[in-house]
Amino acid sequence: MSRTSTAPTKFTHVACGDCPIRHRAVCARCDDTELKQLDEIKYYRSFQAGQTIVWSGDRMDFVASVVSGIATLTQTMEDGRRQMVGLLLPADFVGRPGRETAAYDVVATTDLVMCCFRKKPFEDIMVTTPHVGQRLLEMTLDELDAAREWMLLLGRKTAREKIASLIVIIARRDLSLKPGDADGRVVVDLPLTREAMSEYLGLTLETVSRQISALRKDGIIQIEGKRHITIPDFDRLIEEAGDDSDGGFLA
Amino acid sequence: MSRTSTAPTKFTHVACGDCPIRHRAVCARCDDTELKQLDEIKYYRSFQAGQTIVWSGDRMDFVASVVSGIATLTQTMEDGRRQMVGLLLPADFVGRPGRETAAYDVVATTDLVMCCFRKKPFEDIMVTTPHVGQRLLEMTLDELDAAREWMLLLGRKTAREKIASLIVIIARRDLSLKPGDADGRVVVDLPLTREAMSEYLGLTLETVSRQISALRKDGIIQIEGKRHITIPDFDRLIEEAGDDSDGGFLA
DNA sequence: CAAAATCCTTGACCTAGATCAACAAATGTC
DNA sequence: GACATTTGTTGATCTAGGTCAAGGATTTTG
Repeated sequence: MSRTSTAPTKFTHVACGDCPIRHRAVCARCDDTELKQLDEIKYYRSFQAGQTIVWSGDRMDFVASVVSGIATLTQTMEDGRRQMVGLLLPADFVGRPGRETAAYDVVATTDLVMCCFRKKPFEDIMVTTPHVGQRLLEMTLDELDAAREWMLLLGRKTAREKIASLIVIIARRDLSLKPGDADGRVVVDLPLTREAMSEYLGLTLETVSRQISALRKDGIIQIEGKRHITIPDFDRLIEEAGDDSDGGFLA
Repeated sequence: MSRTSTAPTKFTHVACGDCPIRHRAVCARCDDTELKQLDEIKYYRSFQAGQTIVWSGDRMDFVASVVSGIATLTQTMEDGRRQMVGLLLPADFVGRPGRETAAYDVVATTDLVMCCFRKKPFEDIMVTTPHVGQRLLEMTLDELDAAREWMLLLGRKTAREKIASLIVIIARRDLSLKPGDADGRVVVDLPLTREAMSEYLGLTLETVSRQISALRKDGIIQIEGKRHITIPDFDRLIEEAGDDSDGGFLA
Protein backbone atom coordinates (compact mmCIF):
# COMPACT_ATOMS: atom_id res chain seq x y z
CA MET A 1 0.00 0.00 0.00
CA SER A 2 2.59 2.49 -0.95
CA ARG A 3 0.31 4.92 -2.77
CA THR A 4 -0.90 8.01 -1.00
CA SER A 5 -2.22 10.03 -3.84
CA THR A 6 -4.06 13.30 -3.85
CA ALA A 7 -5.64 12.42 -7.17
CA PRO A 8 -9.26 11.31 -6.98
CA THR A 9 -9.06 7.72 -8.09
CA LYS A 10 -12.74 7.13 -7.46
CA PHE A 11 -15.20 8.33 -10.08
CA THR A 12 -16.46 11.78 -9.43
CA HIS A 13 -20.15 12.48 -9.67
CA VAL A 14 -19.74 15.45 -11.91
CA ALA A 15 -20.88 14.23 -15.28
CA CYS A 16 -19.48 15.92 -18.33
CA GLY A 17 -22.55 17.72 -19.56
CA ASP A 18 -24.96 15.12 -20.85
CA CYS A 19 -22.24 12.53 -21.28
CA PRO A 20 -23.62 9.14 -20.33
CA ILE A 21 -20.66 8.21 -18.22
CA ARG A 22 -18.84 10.01 -15.52
CA HIS A 23 -15.45 10.88 -16.90
CA ARG A 24 -12.71 10.18 -14.43
CA ALA A 25 -10.87 12.58 -16.56
CA VAL A 26 -10.99 16.17 -17.39
CA CYS A 27 -14.29 17.31 -15.98
CA ALA A 28 -13.82 16.10 -12.44
CA ARG A 29 -13.64 19.61 -11.02
CA CYS A 30 -15.29 21.71 -13.68
CA ASP A 31 -18.13 24.06 -12.88
CA ASP A 32 -21.18 24.45 -15.13
CA THR A 33 -19.66 27.09 -17.38
CA GLU A 34 -16.59 25.01 -17.95
CA LEU A 35 -18.62 21.88 -18.60
CA LYS A 36 -20.56 23.80 -21.21
CA GLN A 37 -17.33 24.73 -22.94
CA LEU A 38 -16.30 21.08 -23.01
CA ASP A 39 -19.77 20.12 -24.24
CA GLU A 40 -19.39 22.37 -27.24
CA ILE A 41 -16.29 20.69 -28.58
CA LYS A 42 -17.19 17.11 -27.84
CA TYR A 43 -18.62 14.45 -30.12
CA TYR A 44 -19.19 10.72 -29.99
CA ARG A 45 -17.60 8.06 -32.14
CA SER A 46 -18.34 4.36 -32.37
CA PHE A 47 -15.95 1.66 -33.45
CA GLN A 48 -16.34 -2.00 -34.24
CA ALA A 49 -14.46 -4.71 -32.40
CA GLY A 50 -11.07 -5.15 -34.01
CA GLN A 51 -11.03 -1.75 -35.64
CA THR A 52 -7.84 0.27 -35.40
CA ILE A 53 -8.73 3.78 -34.30
CA VAL A 54 -5.35 5.38 -34.89
CA TRP A 55 -2.13 3.92 -36.24
CA SER A 56 1.16 4.66 -34.56
CA GLY A 57 2.68 7.70 -36.20
CA ASP A 58 -0.62 8.93 -37.62
CA ARG A 59 -2.04 12.29 -36.82
CA MET A 60 -4.34 12.13 -33.81
CA ASP A 61 -6.43 15.25 -33.59
CA PHE A 62 -8.54 14.41 -30.59
CA VAL A 63 -8.42 13.34 -26.99
CA ALA A 64 -11.17 11.12 -25.63
CA SER A 65 -12.83 9.22 -22.82
CA VAL A 66 -14.04 5.67 -23.25
CA VAL A 67 -17.82 5.55 -22.81
CA SER A 68 -18.31 1.82 -23.29
CA GLY A 69 -16.19 -1.04 -24.54
CA ILE A 70 -12.47 -1.59 -24.40
CA ALA A 71 -9.55 -0.13 -26.28
CA THR A 72 -5.89 -0.98 -26.14
CA LEU A 73 -2.69 0.90 -26.86
CA THR A 74 -0.19 -1.34 -28.59
CA GLN A 75 3.39 -1.08 -29.79
CA THR A 76 4.31 -3.18 -32.81
CA MET A 77 7.69 -4.26 -34.17
CA GLU A 78 8.33 -4.63 -37.89
CA ASP A 79 8.21 -8.40 -37.68
CA GLY A 80 4.81 -8.27 -36.01
CA ARG A 81 5.69 -8.79 -32.38
CA ARG A 82 3.19 -6.82 -30.34
CA GLN A 83 3.23 -5.45 -26.83
CA MET A 84 0.22 -3.83 -25.25
CA VAL A 85 1.23 -0.64 -23.43
CA GLY A 86 -2.17 0.63 -22.33
CA LEU A 87 -5.58 -0.80 -21.56
CA LEU A 88 -8.56 1.56 -21.69
CA LEU A 89 -11.69 0.61 -19.81
CA PRO A 90 -14.85 2.73 -19.59
CA ALA A 91 -14.15 6.17 -18.12
CA ASP A 92 -10.48 5.99 -19.06
CA PHE A 93 -8.87 8.78 -20.97
CA VAL A 94 -6.62 8.66 -23.99
CA GLY A 95 -4.81 11.44 -25.73
CA ARG A 96 -1.59 13.31 -25.92
CA PRO A 97 -2.24 17.00 -25.50
CA GLY A 98 0.64 18.90 -27.02
CA ARG A 99 1.52 15.95 -29.27
CA GLU A 100 0.78 15.83 -32.96
CA THR A 101 0.78 12.12 -33.58
CA ALA A 102 0.04 8.84 -31.86
CA ALA A 103 3.02 6.96 -30.46
CA TYR A 104 1.22 3.60 -30.60
CA ASP A 105 -1.72 1.89 -32.26
CA VAL A 106 -5.06 2.54 -30.60
CA VAL A 107 -7.33 -0.45 -31.21
CA ALA A 108 -10.94 -1.14 -30.30
CA THR A 109 -10.80 -4.56 -28.67
CA THR A 110 -14.57 -4.74 -28.35
CA ASP A 111 -17.29 -2.61 -29.87
CA LEU A 112 -16.48 0.80 -28.51
CA VAL A 113 -17.96 4.23 -27.96
CA MET A 114 -15.73 7.14 -27.19
CA CYS A 115 -16.49 10.69 -26.20
CA CYS A 116 -13.97 12.75 -28.11
CA PHE A 117 -12.79 16.33 -27.79
CA ARG A 118 -11.15 18.00 -30.74
CA LYS A 119 -7.60 18.55 -29.70
CA LYS A 120 -6.99 22.16 -30.62
CA PRO A 121 -10.00 23.62 -28.78
CA PHE A 122 -9.35 21.22 -25.93
CA GLU A 123 -5.84 22.60 -25.58
CA ASP A 124 -7.29 26.10 -25.60
CA ILE A 125 -9.54 25.16 -22.70
CA MET A 126 -6.50 23.73 -20.92
CA VAL A 127 -4.83 27.12 -21.14
CA THR A 128 -7.80 29.12 -19.90
CA THR A 129 -8.87 26.58 -17.28
CA PRO A 130 -5.82 25.65 -15.22
CA HIS A 131 -7.41 22.81 -13.29
CA VAL A 132 -8.07 20.92 -16.50
CA GLY A 133 -4.33 20.90 -17.07
CA GLN A 134 -3.80 19.95 -13.44
CA ARG A 135 -6.18 17.00 -13.73
CA LEU A 136 -4.38 15.94 -16.85
CA LEU A 137 -1.05 16.04 -15.05
CA GLU A 138 -2.48 13.96 -12.23
CA MET A 139 -3.89 11.44 -14.67
CA THR A 140 -0.64 11.26 -16.56
CA LEU A 141 1.28 10.68 -13.33
CA ASP A 142 -1.14 7.89 -12.46
CA GLU A 143 -0.57 6.33 -15.86
CA LEU A 144 3.16 6.59 -15.35
CA ASP A 145 2.86 4.80 -12.02
CA ALA A 146 0.80 2.09 -13.67
CA ALA A 147 3.32 1.82 -16.51
CA ARG A 148 6.11 1.34 -13.99
CA GLU A 149 4.25 -1.40 -12.15
CA TRP A 150 3.69 -2.95 -15.52
CA MET A 151 7.41 -2.79 -16.28
CA LEU A 152 8.11 -4.77 -13.12
CA LEU A 153 5.57 -7.33 -14.27
CA LEU A 154 7.09 -7.56 -17.75
CA GLY A 155 10.69 -7.64 -16.64
CA ARG A 156 10.67 -9.80 -13.56
CA LYS A 157 7.49 -11.75 -12.94
CA THR A 158 6.91 -15.39 -13.85
CA ALA A 159 4.09 -16.37 -16.18
CA ARG A 160 1.96 -17.48 -13.23
CA GLU A 161 2.58 -14.21 -11.39
CA LYS A 162 1.77 -12.26 -14.52
CA ILE A 163 -1.61 -13.95 -14.93
CA ALA A 164 -2.45 -13.54 -11.26
CA SER A 165 -1.44 -9.87 -11.44
CA LEU A 166 -3.64 -9.26 -14.46
CA ILE A 167 -6.66 -10.79 -12.79
CA VAL A 168 -6.03 -8.68 -9.68
CA ILE A 169 -5.69 -5.53 -11.75
CA ILE A 170 -8.89 -6.17 -13.67
CA ALA A 171 -10.79 -7.16 -10.54
CA ARG A 172 -9.73 -3.96 -8.82
CA ARG A 173 -10.61 -1.81 -11.78
CA ASP A 174 -13.90 -3.62 -12.17
CA LEU A 175 -14.87 -3.12 -8.59
CA SER A 176 -13.26 0.31 -8.39
CA LEU A 177 -11.46 -1.01 -5.38
CA LYS A 178 -8.53 0.58 -3.77
CA PRO A 179 -5.75 -1.78 -2.77
CA GLY A 180 -6.57 -3.64 0.38
CA ASP A 181 -10.27 -2.97 0.02
CA ALA A 182 -11.29 -6.39 -1.18
CA ASP A 183 -10.97 -9.71 0.49
CA GLY A 184 -12.97 -12.86 0.42
CA ARG A 185 -14.95 -13.84 -2.66
CA VAL A 186 -14.61 -11.74 -5.81
CA VAL A 187 -16.17 -12.26 -9.24
CA VAL A 188 -14.75 -10.87 -12.48
CA ASP A 189 -15.41 -11.14 -16.18
CA LEU A 190 -12.19 -10.95 -18.11
CA PRO A 191 -12.77 -8.45 -20.89
CA LEU A 192 -9.85 -9.76 -22.95
CA THR A 193 -9.19 -12.76 -25.16
CA ARG A 194 -6.29 -15.03 -24.30
CA GLU A 195 -4.40 -13.41 -27.12
CA ALA A 196 -4.98 -9.89 -25.81
CA MET A 197 -3.88 -11.07 -22.38
CA SER A 198 -0.72 -12.46 -23.91
CA GLU A 199 -0.04 -9.10 -25.53
CA TYR A 200 -0.59 -7.41 -22.22
CA LEU A 201 1.71 -9.76 -20.33
CA GLY A 202 4.52 -10.36 -22.80
CA LEU A 203 3.67 -14.06 -23.12
CA THR A 204 2.26 -16.37 -25.78
CA LEU A 205 -1.42 -17.16 -25.73
CA GLU A 206 -0.63 -20.83 -25.06
CA THR A 207 1.23 -19.94 -21.90
CA VAL A 208 -1.64 -17.72 -20.81
CA SER A 209 -4.07 -20.58 -21.32
CA ARG A 210 -1.89 -23.06 -19.47
CA GLN A 211 -1.32 -20.78 -16.50
CA ILE A 212 -5.00 -19.99 -16.18
CA SER A 213 -5.66 -23.73 -16.17
CA ALA A 214 -2.97 -24.19 -13.54
CA LEU A 215 -4.48 -21.52 -11.28
CA ARG A 216 -7.84 -23.23 -11.71
CA LYS A 217 -6.43 -26.66 -10.87
CA ASP A 218 -4.78 -25.20 -7.77
CA GLY A 219 -8.09 -23.74 -6.64
CA ILE A 220 -6.91 -20.13 -6.78
CA ILE A 221 -9.64 -19.29 -9.26
CA GLN A 222 -12.80 -20.94 -10.59
CA ILE A 223 -13.91 -20.56 -14.19
CA GLU A 224 -17.28 -20.71 -15.87
CA GLY A 225 -17.23 -20.53 -19.63
CA LYS A 226 -13.99 -18.96 -20.76
CA ARG A 227 -14.02 -15.54 -19.20
CA HIS A 228 -16.13 -15.63 -16.06
CA ILE A 229 -13.88 -16.00 -13.03
CA THR A 230 -14.65 -16.44 -9.36
CA ILE A 231 -11.88 -15.80 -6.90
CA PRO A 232 -12.65 -17.59 -3.64
CA ASP A 233 -9.85 -15.86 -1.72
CA PHE A 234 -8.69 -12.57 -3.14
CA ASP A 235 -5.74 -12.23 -0.76
CA ARG A 236 -4.51 -15.61 -1.91
CA LEU A 237 -4.56 -14.41 -5.51
CA ILE A 238 -2.66 -11.28 -4.53
CA GLU A 239 0.00 -13.52 -3.00
CA GLU A 240 0.25 -15.39 -6.28
CA ALA A 241 0.70 -12.06 -8.04
CA GLY A 242 3.87 -11.64 -6.04
CA ASP A 243 3.61 -8.05 -4.98
CA ASP A 244 2.14 -5.77 -2.38
CA SER A 245 1.67 -2.91 -4.75
CA ASP A 246 -1.48 -0.98 -5.34
CA GLY A 247 -1.68 -2.63 -8.72
CA GLY A 248 -1.72 0.66 -10.51
CA PHE A 249 -4.63 2.14 -12.34
CA LEU A 250 -3.99 1.29 -15.92
CA ALA A 251 -3.60 3.66 -18.76
CA MET B 1 10.56 8.21 -36.60
CA SER B 2 7.06 8.39 -35.32
CA ARG B 3 7.54 11.22 -32.87
CA THR B 4 6.52 14.68 -33.82
CA SER B 5 6.54 16.39 -30.50
CA THR B 6 6.00 19.98 -29.63
CA ALA B 7 8.00 19.53 -26.46
CA PRO B 8 11.53 20.88 -26.59
CA THR B 9 13.62 17.74 -26.34
CA LYS B 10 16.86 19.67 -26.78
CA PHE B 11 18.26 21.41 -23.76
CA THR B 12 17.14 24.96 -23.44
CA HIS B 13 19.68 27.63 -22.74
CA VAL B 14 17.77 29.16 -19.90
CA ALA B 15 19.71 28.22 -16.83
CA CYS B 16 17.87 28.03 -13.57
CA GLY B 17 19.29 31.02 -11.78
CA ASP B 18 22.87 30.22 -10.89
CA CYS B 19 22.32 26.50 -11.27
CA PRO B 20 25.38 24.96 -12.92
CA ILE B 21 23.40 22.91 -15.39
CA ARG B 22 20.65 23.72 -17.79
CA HIS B 23 17.55 22.06 -16.53
CA ARG B 24 15.58 20.44 -19.29
CA ALA B 25 12.88 20.71 -16.76
CA VAL B 26 10.85 23.31 -15.09
CA CYS B 27 12.64 26.51 -15.92
CA ALA B 28 12.74 26.12 -19.67
CA ARG B 29 10.36 29.01 -20.25
CA CYS B 30 10.63 31.01 -17.07
CA ASP B 31 11.42 34.70 -17.07
CA ASP B 32 13.79 36.33 -14.59
CA THR B 33 11.18 36.92 -11.91
CA GLU B 34 10.04 33.34 -12.05
CA LEU B 35 13.58 32.03 -12.00
CA LYS B 36 14.17 34.08 -8.90
CA GLN B 37 11.18 32.42 -7.24
CA LEU B 38 12.56 29.01 -8.09
CA ASP B 39 16.00 30.08 -6.85
CA GLU B 40 14.59 30.87 -3.47
CA ILE B 41 13.25 27.39 -2.82
CA LYS B 42 16.05 25.37 -4.29
CA TYR B 43 18.97 23.69 -2.58
CA TYR B 44 21.67 21.22 -3.54
CA ARG B 45 22.18 17.74 -2.18
CA SER B 46 25.02 15.30 -2.76
CA PHE B 47 24.82 11.55 -2.53
CA GLN B 48 27.40 8.81 -2.59
CA ALA B 49 27.39 6.02 -5.14
CA GLY B 50 25.10 3.28 -3.95
CA GLN B 51 23.14 5.47 -1.58
CA THR B 52 19.38 5.14 -1.60
CA ILE B 53 17.88 8.61 -1.78
CA VAL B 54 14.27 7.67 -1.11
CA TRP B 55 12.70 4.30 -0.39
CA SER B 56 9.53 3.27 -2.12
CA GLY B 57 6.60 4.27 0.05
CA ASP B 58 8.59 6.88 1.98
CA ARG B 59 7.62 10.48 2.09
CA MET B 60 9.32 12.44 -0.67
CA ASP B 61 9.09 16.13 0.01
CA PHE B 62 11.03 17.46 -2.92
CA VAL B 63 11.30 17.40 -6.68
CA ALA B 64 14.71 17.69 -8.29
CA SER B 65 16.94 17.87 -11.33
CA VAL B 66 20.09 15.82 -11.65
CA VAL B 67 23.12 18.11 -11.81
CA SER B 68 25.78 15.44 -12.15
CA GLY B 69 25.95 11.69 -11.78
CA ILE B 70 23.31 9.07 -12.33
CA ALA B 71 20.26 7.99 -10.39
CA THR B 72 17.85 5.16 -11.02
CA LEU B 73 14.24 4.51 -10.14
CA THR B 74 13.74 0.89 -9.17
CA GLN B 75 10.83 -1.35 -8.24
CA THR B 76 11.59 -4.19 -5.86
CA MET B 77 9.66 -7.35 -5.06
CA GLU B 78 9.66 -8.88 -1.59
CA ASP B 79 12.03 -11.64 -2.64
CA GLY B 80 14.52 -9.14 -3.96
CA ARG B 81 13.84 -9.22 -7.68
CA ARG B 82 14.50 -5.76 -9.01
CA GLN B 83 13.37 -3.90 -12.11
CA MET B 84 14.65 -0.50 -13.03
CA VAL B 85 11.79 1.76 -14.14
CA GLY B 86 13.62 5.02 -14.65
CA LEU B 87 17.13 6.17 -15.45
CA LEU B 88 18.09 9.73 -14.55
CA LEU B 89 21.00 11.33 -16.34
CA PRO B 90 22.22 14.91 -15.82
CA ALA B 91 19.46 17.45 -16.49
CA ASP B 92 16.70 14.88 -15.92
CA PHE B 93 13.91 15.60 -13.53
CA VAL B 94 12.45 13.45 -10.79
CA GLY B 95 9.47 14.07 -8.60
CA ARG B 96 5.78 13.52 -8.23
CA PRO B 97 4.05 16.83 -7.73
CA GLY B 98 0.74 16.18 -6.06
CA ARG B 99 1.97 12.89 -4.64
CA GLU B 100 2.95 12.38 -1.04
CA THR B 101 5.22 9.39 -1.30
CA ALA B 102 7.67 7.74 -3.67
CA ALA B 103 6.33 4.83 -5.70
CA TYR B 104 9.80 3.34 -6.22
CA ASP B 105 13.30 3.43 -4.76
CA VAL B 106 15.42 6.31 -5.95
CA VAL B 107 19.07 5.26 -5.87
CA ALA B 108 22.28 7.11 -6.63
CA THR B 109 24.12 4.80 -9.01
CA THR B 110 27.18 7.00 -9.07
CA ASP B 111 28.17 9.92 -6.88
CA LEU B 112 25.38 12.35 -7.48
CA VAL B 113 24.45 15.99 -7.09
CA MET B 114 20.85 17.05 -7.36
CA CYS B 115 19.25 20.45 -7.43
CA CYS B 116 16.14 20.07 -5.29
CA PHE B 117 13.03 22.16 -4.86
CA ARG B 118 10.95 21.74 -1.73
CA LYS B 119 7.72 20.26 -2.90
CA LYS B 120 5.14 22.43 -1.21
CA PRO B 121 6.49 25.77 -2.42
CA PHE B 122 7.18 24.22 -5.80
CA GLU B 123 3.54 23.26 -6.06
CA ASP B 124 2.60 26.79 -5.12
CA ILE B 125 4.71 28.10 -7.97
CA MET B 126 3.00 25.60 -10.26
CA VAL B 127 -0.34 27.12 -9.40
CA THR B 128 0.71 30.72 -9.89
CA THR B 129 2.88 30.03 -12.93
CA PRO B 130 0.85 27.95 -15.40
CA HIS B 131 3.67 27.18 -17.80
CA VAL B 132 5.59 25.40 -15.08
CA GLY B 133 2.68 22.98 -14.82
CA GLN B 134 2.53 22.79 -18.61
CA ARG B 135 6.23 21.92 -18.83
CA LEU B 136 5.69 19.29 -16.20
CA LEU B 137 2.84 17.77 -18.19
CA GLU B 138 4.99 17.70 -21.30
CA MET B 139 7.82 16.09 -19.39
CA THR B 140 5.52 13.52 -17.88
CA LEU B 141 4.08 12.67 -21.29
CA ASP B 142 7.63 12.22 -22.59
CA GLU B 143 8.39 9.90 -19.71
CA LEU B 144 5.23 7.95 -20.43
CA ASP B 145 6.29 7.56 -24.06
CA ALA B 146 9.68 6.34 -22.92
CA ALA B 147 8.07 3.96 -20.43
CA ARG B 148 5.93 2.49 -23.20
CA GLU B 149 8.93 1.95 -25.48
CA TRP B 150 10.59 0.32 -22.52
CA MET B 151 7.60 -1.97 -22.05
CA LEU B 152 7.99 -3.19 -25.62
CA LEU B 153 11.63 -3.86 -24.90
CA LEU B 154 10.86 -5.76 -21.70
CA GLY B 155 7.96 -7.74 -23.07
CA ARG B 156 9.04 -8.65 -26.56
CA LYS B 157 12.69 -8.09 -27.35
CA THR B 158 15.41 -10.72 -27.27
CA ALA B 159 18.44 -10.31 -25.01
CA ARG B 160 20.54 -9.19 -27.96
CA GLU B 161 17.94 -6.65 -29.05
CA LYS B 162 17.66 -5.39 -25.49
CA ILE B 163 21.39 -4.75 -25.23
CA ALA B 164 21.51 -3.08 -28.63
CA SER B 165 18.52 -0.93 -27.68
CA LEU B 166 20.13 0.17 -24.43
CA ILE B 167 23.32 1.20 -26.18
CA VAL B 168 21.30 3.14 -28.75
CA ILE B 169 19.30 4.88 -26.06
CA ILE B 170 22.38 5.88 -24.09
CA ALA B 171 24.22 6.98 -27.20
CA ARG B 172 21.31 9.18 -28.22
CA ARG B 173 20.96 10.67 -24.78
CA ASP B 174 24.69 11.18 -24.59
CA LEU B 175 24.86 12.99 -27.86
CA SER B 176 21.48 14.67 -27.38
CA LEU B 177 20.63 13.25 -30.74
CA LYS B 178 17.23 13.04 -32.19
CA PRO B 179 16.36 9.79 -33.91
CA GLY B 180 17.90 9.58 -37.33
CA ASP B 181 20.46 12.27 -36.56
CA ALA B 182 23.42 9.99 -36.08
CA ASP B 183 25.02 7.66 -38.48
CA GLY B 184 28.51 6.44 -38.97
CA ARG B 185 30.93 6.19 -36.07
CA VAL B 186 29.64 6.88 -32.56
CA VAL B 187 31.45 6.61 -29.23
CA VAL B 188 29.76 6.09 -25.87
CA ASP B 189 30.74 5.43 -22.31
CA LEU B 190 28.22 3.20 -20.64
CA PRO B 191 27.41 4.81 -17.31
CA LEU B 192 26.06 1.57 -15.83
CA THR B 193 27.53 -1.61 -14.42
CA ARG B 194 26.52 -4.91 -16.01
CA GLU B 195 24.26 -5.45 -13.03
CA ALA B 196 22.50 -2.11 -13.46
CA MET B 197 22.05 -2.89 -17.15
CA SER B 198 20.51 -6.22 -16.23
CA GLU B 199 18.05 -4.43 -13.94
CA TYR B 200 17.22 -2.04 -16.73
CA LEU B 201 16.67 -4.78 -19.27
CA GLY B 202 14.99 -7.51 -17.24
CA LEU B 203 17.93 -9.88 -17.71
CA THR B 204 20.65 -11.40 -15.56
CA LEU B 205 24.04 -9.78 -15.50
CA GLU B 206 25.59 -12.89 -17.05
CA THR B 207 23.32 -12.62 -20.06
CA VAL B 208 24.18 -8.94 -20.38
CA SER B 209 27.87 -9.77 -20.36
CA ARG B 210 27.49 -12.56 -22.90
CA GLN B 211 25.42 -10.49 -25.30
CA ILE B 212 27.83 -7.59 -25.14
CA SER B 213 30.61 -10.04 -25.96
CA ALA B 214 28.54 -11.41 -28.82
CA LEU B 215 27.94 -7.95 -30.29
CA ARG B 216 31.68 -7.33 -30.01
CA LYS B 217 32.57 -10.61 -31.72
CA ASP B 218 30.13 -9.78 -34.51
CA GLY B 219 31.78 -6.41 -35.03
CA ILE B 220 28.68 -4.40 -34.15
CA ILE B 221 30.55 -2.68 -31.34
CA GLN B 222 34.14 -2.34 -30.19
CA ILE B 223 35.07 -2.20 -26.53
CA GLU B 224 37.98 -0.67 -24.65
CA GLY B 225 38.12 -1.46 -20.97
CA LYS B 226 34.67 -2.46 -19.76
CA ARG B 227 32.55 0.53 -20.49
CA HIS B 228 34.02 2.46 -23.40
CA ILE B 229 32.22 1.52 -26.60
CA THR B 230 32.79 2.48 -30.20
CA ILE B 231 30.00 1.87 -32.67
CA PRO B 232 31.43 1.70 -36.18
CA ASP B 233 28.01 1.78 -37.86
CA PHE B 234 25.21 3.27 -35.80
CA ASP B 235 22.49 2.28 -38.26
CA ARG B 236 23.64 -1.30 -38.01
CA LEU B 237 23.25 -1.18 -34.25
CA ILE B 238 19.77 0.29 -34.63
CA GLU B 239 18.90 -2.67 -36.83
CA GLU B 240 20.09 -4.99 -34.10
CA ALA B 241 17.87 -3.12 -31.65
CA GLY B 242 14.95 -4.26 -33.74
CA ASP B 243 12.88 -1.11 -33.92
CA ASP B 244 12.44 2.11 -35.79
CA SER B 245 11.30 4.04 -32.78
CA ASP B 246 12.70 7.28 -31.52
CA GLY B 247 14.18 5.36 -28.63
CA GLY B 248 12.38 7.47 -26.12
CA PHE B 249 13.93 9.98 -23.79
CA LEU B 250 14.20 8.14 -20.54
CA ALA B 251 12.69 9.08 -17.27
C1' DC C 1 -28.15 -26.79 -40.24
C1' DA C 2 -23.79 -27.27 -42.39
C1' DA C 3 -19.51 -24.75 -43.04
C1' DA C 4 -16.33 -21.63 -41.47
C1' DA C 5 -14.43 -18.71 -38.29
C1' DT C 6 -13.00 -17.61 -33.61
C1' DC C 7 -11.38 -18.73 -29.40
C1' DC C 8 -9.44 -21.84 -26.30
C1' DT C 9 -7.01 -26.04 -24.50
C1' DT C 10 -3.59 -29.52 -24.24
C1' DG C 11 0.39 -32.29 -25.65
C1' DA C 12 5.26 -32.95 -27.37
C1' DC C 13 9.33 -30.86 -28.01
C1' DC C 14 12.87 -27.17 -28.18
C1' DT C 15 15.59 -23.15 -27.03
C1' DA C 16 16.78 -18.61 -25.00
C1' DG C 17 18.06 -17.20 -21.09
C1' DA C 18 18.60 -18.43 -16.02
C1' DT C 19 21.40 -20.61 -12.66
C1' DC C 20 25.54 -22.25 -10.64
C1' DA C 21 30.35 -22.00 -10.57
C1' DA C 22 35.08 -20.75 -11.46
C1' DC C 23 38.18 -17.33 -12.42
C1' DA C 24 40.28 -12.88 -14.26
C1' DA C 25 40.98 -7.97 -14.05
C1' DA C 26 40.70 -3.74 -11.92
C1' DT C 27 40.37 -0.92 -7.75
C1' DG C 28 40.65 0.19 -3.13
C1' DT C 29 42.94 -0.20 1.46
C1' DC C 30 46.00 -0.65 5.26
C1' DG D 1 52.81 -4.43 -2.15
C1' DA D 2 49.82 -7.99 -0.34
C1' DC D 3 44.82 -8.66 0.38
C1' DA D 4 40.14 -7.80 -0.10
C1' DT D 5 36.46 -6.10 -2.79
C1' DT D 6 34.10 -4.92 -6.74
C1' DT D 7 33.25 -5.77 -11.47
C1' DG D 8 33.21 -8.54 -15.46
C1' DT D 9 33.82 -12.92 -18.31
C1' DT D 10 33.05 -17.53 -19.64
C1' DG D 11 31.65 -22.42 -19.24
C1' DA D 12 28.34 -26.20 -18.00
C1' DT D 13 23.87 -27.27 -17.10
C1' DC D 14 18.92 -26.60 -16.28
C1' DT D 15 14.23 -24.96 -17.04
C1' DA D 16 10.39 -21.70 -17.93
C1' DG D 17 8.21 -20.50 -21.48
C1' DG D 18 8.15 -20.59 -26.62
C1' DT D 19 6.97 -23.24 -30.81
C1' DC D 20 4.49 -26.45 -33.43
C1' DA D 21 0.59 -29.19 -33.87
C1' DA D 22 -3.92 -31.30 -33.08
C1' DG D 23 -8.42 -30.92 -31.72
C1' DG D 24 -12.60 -29.11 -28.93
C1' DA D 25 -16.14 -25.61 -28.06
C1' DT D 26 -18.72 -21.51 -29.49
C1' DT D 27 -20.24 -18.28 -32.45
C1' DT D 28 -21.09 -16.53 -37.10
C1' DT D 29 -22.54 -16.87 -41.83
C1' DG D 30 -24.97 -18.32 -45.75
